[in-house]
Amino acid sequence: MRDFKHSLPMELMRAREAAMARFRPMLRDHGLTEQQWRVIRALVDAGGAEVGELARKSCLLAPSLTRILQHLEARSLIKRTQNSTDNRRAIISLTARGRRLFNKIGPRLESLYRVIEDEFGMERLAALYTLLAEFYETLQASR
Amino acid sequence: MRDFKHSLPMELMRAREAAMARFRPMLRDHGLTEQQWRVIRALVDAGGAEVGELARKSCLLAPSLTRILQHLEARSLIKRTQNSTDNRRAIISLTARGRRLFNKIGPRLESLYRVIEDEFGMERLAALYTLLAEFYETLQASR
DNA sequence: TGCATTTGTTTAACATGATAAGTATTATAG
DNA sequence: CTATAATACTTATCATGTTAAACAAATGCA
Repeated sequence: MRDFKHSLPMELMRAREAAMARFRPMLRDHGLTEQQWRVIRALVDAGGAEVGELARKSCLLAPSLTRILQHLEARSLIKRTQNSTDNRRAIISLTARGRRLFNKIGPRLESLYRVIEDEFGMERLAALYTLLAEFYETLQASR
Repeated sequence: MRDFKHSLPMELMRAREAAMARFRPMLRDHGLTEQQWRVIRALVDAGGAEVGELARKSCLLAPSLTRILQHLEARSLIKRTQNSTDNRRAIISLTARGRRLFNKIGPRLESLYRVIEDEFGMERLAALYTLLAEFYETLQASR
């Protein structure tokens, strides 16, 4: 049998964890989890989105996102705007406070990211991105 | 700012999820979570290990592993053997039942893995492994 | 020997992951 | 129209992720 150490999901997880270990402390300093940050960042990127769309963009399952939005709403970082034509859908967007938080944290995380770029090298990082995207597409295509 | 879609942790997560989506249903059919399976597999690989060692091998945090071991022990899939020289340490190992479960599931997961190898190609998969290992080492080395 | 420190593991508390089931709203067939 | 199905979320439940704290056993040292 194939060596246990060469389990692809585990290798992906270890690599991810190595990267997140760099980012998580700063997020924590601002009272945010990694997933909450993903939602905030997706909202900046999209400038307002429905829950389902937001779930896809931030790679979260709907039940997780529901809870996260409740937390973020309680902290007044996001707001909901009801869609008049379809009452099931609500548009989620950042509040001014949410945007300020993003503006404060975003650049710091970017600089941490650049450290990784420097250490690992842009070329190899680009190669890794490409392989990951291809891997994802390959596995999605054949379902 | 860098495009949100090019977040490395997210790409690693998406790739991992795409792979796990292939494996998880079969594990679930046997009442195992992905993490429980990692523990079982690590035990087969090591043939008995202390809790801390097992946590490293299976890429689990100690508190998670504690709970998982409680579950697996309740199902009689693992057993604990007390170390006589150090009462803090206990050796975890599979029971006969645990090994039988591994023997039943292991080959099926291997065949699912070979499908991925065929779809994505051995060469690219090897390249991905290499990059992931290098990425992990790079980030660990500079801490 | 006696005691502070370190080590290995477990608990606790809160947040998320994963699956199934529930709810409300909208779309659609007849 | 209206019963039915589909859609968009939300709840519920159990398991794990993450951090901090507790705990017991072993170690180091005065």
